[in-house]
Amino acid sequence: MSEVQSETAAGPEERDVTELVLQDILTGMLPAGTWLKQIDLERRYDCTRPEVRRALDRLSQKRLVAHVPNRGYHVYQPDDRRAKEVGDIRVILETAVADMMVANATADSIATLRGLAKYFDEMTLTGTILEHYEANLAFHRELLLLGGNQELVDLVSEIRQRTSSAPVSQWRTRARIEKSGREHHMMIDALEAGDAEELKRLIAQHIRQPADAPK
Amino acid sequence: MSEVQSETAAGPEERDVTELVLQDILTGMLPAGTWLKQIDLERRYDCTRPEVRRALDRLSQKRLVAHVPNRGYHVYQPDDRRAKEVGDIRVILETAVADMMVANATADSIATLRGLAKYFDEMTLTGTILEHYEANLAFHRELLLLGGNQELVDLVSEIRQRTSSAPVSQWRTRARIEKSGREHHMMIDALEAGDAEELKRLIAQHIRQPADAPK
DNA sequence: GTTACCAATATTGGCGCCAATTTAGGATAC
DNA sequence: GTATCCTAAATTGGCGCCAATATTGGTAAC
Repeated sequence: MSEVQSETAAGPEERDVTELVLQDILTGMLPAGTWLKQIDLERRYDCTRPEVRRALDRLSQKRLVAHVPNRGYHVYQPDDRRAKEVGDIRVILETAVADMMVANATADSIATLRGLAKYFDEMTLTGTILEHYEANLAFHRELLLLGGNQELVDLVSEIRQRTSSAPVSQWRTRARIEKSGREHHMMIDALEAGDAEELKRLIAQHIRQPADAPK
Repeated sequence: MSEVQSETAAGPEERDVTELVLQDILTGMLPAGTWLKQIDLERRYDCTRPEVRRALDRLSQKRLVAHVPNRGYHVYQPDDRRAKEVGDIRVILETAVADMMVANATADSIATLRGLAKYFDEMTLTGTILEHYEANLAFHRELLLLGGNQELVDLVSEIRQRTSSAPVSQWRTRARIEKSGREHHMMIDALEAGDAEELKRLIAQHIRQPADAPK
């Protein structure tokens, strides 16, 4: 074929189309407002029509894309109000288990967190935008895991995607990214020191970056 | 046709199959562990195969049913750990906005809540199990709405379904239901009195009924 | 009498076709 | 020259068929 194939399609094994579209939305390859024509996606990800439709249906359930009957699906336009509200929810959930995190922290878990924070910093320099996003996710998942509530970990991962429609590209400012990296280490410090209040303060500040920035 | 048709299928207008299956799971018509054969659902709800499949896919995304490849879908077995964790999350979220609820409460909103609480009590006596469930939902939605965070309202409605796999039928004990009804009114009282702390206490107690009972 | 194997049946799930609706472009009338 | 209507292309979305796989029941062998 002479037409351009997405490199994601040439992956080693067959991966779920939903994941692929999700990643491309998160990384900004499919900007907010883009109409997701089924035939385009079919070719882009080298998959069948039903697969495309299942992916679009799932993403619209997650409210990452909007569905207009007989018109099609398009990437959600970021909504300031929603972004703020989701940020608030995240602050509520993630600070709520700070005491538990301090209580459950062990030398092992702190070492793991240090590693993940370091990996995030490395990805800032050398990684792709997706790797960077996932490194960030991994750190926060591991941190939340100390809260002892598996459902909460999953829930936060879920709602985190909810306003990430345009977000990851907002990480552009290097200053902000580096600040995020430093904050990760400060959180681990607070955890190590057993200072739950400081940890809560850091988490809240980390989430509420000006203009719903990264995390 | 001589075979038995579900009365839900004979509804006034065509409703979404996903909703219908969801309701039947919530009301206990489809008990936990039941295998949801596509051909059965097709006949039960008088719909087509693709509709059934879309519904099953959506419900498995919501983790209300489990999908075993080449075996089919079955209603999730309630999990004690998950039930507890979801309960904890709900306590976190719903108590977190208690201050806002008190701050935003008006004479109008309190009157509306009284009406909904009263309606819940009526449904205890005269309504179907589904009407009762929805009356409860309506009350809590209206209450949460005072928190001023629309996303949070939707999120709670969502996770509320997450462990409701067997739950609504657990409302059997009349004593518990009546206790729930009374608690609704006590919450409104606390709201009216501007006592946020008491409201938080009531909400937490209301959610954490022994053995993850109603709400 | 019990167990293991095999065949028949039933169920899942992938895939493509076609009708319905929308959109865009062109031609005609004013 | 501009606006409106009509026709043609494109896109969505509903529906059914068929192959792949699991399950069940029967049969034969030990």
